[in-house]
Amino acid sequence: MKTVPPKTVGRLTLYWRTLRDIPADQTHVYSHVLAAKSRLTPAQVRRDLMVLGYAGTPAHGYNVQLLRKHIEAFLFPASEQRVAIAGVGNIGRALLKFFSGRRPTLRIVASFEANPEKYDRLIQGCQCYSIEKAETVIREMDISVGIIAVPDKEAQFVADVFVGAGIRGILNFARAPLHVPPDVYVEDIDLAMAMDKVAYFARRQQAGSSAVG
Amino acid sequence: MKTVPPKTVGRLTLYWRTLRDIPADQTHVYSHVLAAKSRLTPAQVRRDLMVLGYAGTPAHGYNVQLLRKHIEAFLFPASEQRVAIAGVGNIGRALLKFFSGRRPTLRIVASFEANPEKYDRLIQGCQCYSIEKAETVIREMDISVGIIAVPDKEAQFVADVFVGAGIRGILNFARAPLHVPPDVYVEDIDLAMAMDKVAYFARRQQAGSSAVG
DNA sequence: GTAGCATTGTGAATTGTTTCACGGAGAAAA
DNA sequence: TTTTCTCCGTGAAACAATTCACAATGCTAC
Repeated sequence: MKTVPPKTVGRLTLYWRTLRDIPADQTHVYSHVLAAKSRLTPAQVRRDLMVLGYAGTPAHGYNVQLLRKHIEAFLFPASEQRVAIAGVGNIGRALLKFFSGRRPTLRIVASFEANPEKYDRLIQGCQCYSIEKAETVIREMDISVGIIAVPDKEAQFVADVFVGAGIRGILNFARAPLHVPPDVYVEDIDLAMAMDKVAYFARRQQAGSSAVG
Repeated sequence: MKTVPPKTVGRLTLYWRTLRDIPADQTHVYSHVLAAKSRLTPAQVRRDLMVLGYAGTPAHGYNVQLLRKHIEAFLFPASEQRVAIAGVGNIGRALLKFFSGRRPTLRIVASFEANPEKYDRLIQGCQCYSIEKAETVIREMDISVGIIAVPDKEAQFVADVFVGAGIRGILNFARAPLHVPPDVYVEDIDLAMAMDKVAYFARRQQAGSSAVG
């Protein structure tokens, strides 16, 4: 399977949500329906679905169950994929709560902190370790994804620890551009930047809308 | 001033952060320095800065103070710009805390809730109103930006209320594609999608990195 | 002064993404 | 059977974003 653009991967999750919410008695769905539910064009939907290797039929469109299964096989891990989060402050705790129990195959199994008052405790039902134990815990628990929700200045340090421990993907909430090897995927979520953008365009006449992950 | 791409606006905030953190004794800065701090190319930085109408000099690069002032004039509101947030649950409260006091000219001045147990109270130092009072409060307080942090199914309703009350920009944390008029700017932050993307690429060899707002 | 150097601003080229448009295919109706 | 739909898959076109490449500029050194 060749390289798939991150944007396409993101949109596949949108299609999956639509499919999940389609009533069971509705067996087929057209590209223009999927498009409308995600505010996209039918052509874009069809183009995206090409990566799955599953083809619809011209007359009925896509089989809901079959398409859903194909997206799940593509998007979701076959066996449990484990996640760790660094930083259990304001944002970190909200994320722990938000992601808990959301997907059976994707689970936050450990959190890390530099502050001794916070670690060695259970936070939102998740064991919190000292950041110094991160490498050991990550390897022992076979964690492949890391979330960074620490203060900006500590973000690069945490990223280095994560990468050193073998983590392959990072969801970064710190406002600091992370330096990682090219085979580690980083998705930045910059809340302050997002706010500045919205505030800027709210002051202009100008239109526009951006779907972001 | 003609239309500026959202991505450029986002990167200007990155440059601004770099400029803010440059020591006062350093009067000038080159595009390649700004680029390195944000993990971009010098050409991209120069291209982005073209929208400001401020030019550097070939010998010294950009004057730090001057460039910073120009970015501030472009990005930041001249007078206080007010923000409202709908939903003071898990994510909403974290956002209230995150944004409080972050920028003097951009302030969350009201929150809205559908749950009577939560409204008519002060939450994170911010008065929480019933969503039914939203239109009045938004107009009276001259609020131009709205944050949506309510359950997915209520997101469109809140968006309609916001738009009806004259809000011009929306930061949307709900996983629902909002239908708004084209002159209202929407920035979506889809945490679950971001997580799925990271998890997907963490399972592949494949590289990649995306800066997102 | 003038040669050499590093930098800027920007037209042109490139790369990446989205949309168009059409051949082909199944279904339904005549 | 044939005609007429509507829809899918995909090559090609259009569009958007990024990077290249180079003339112009001002500094420094000699």
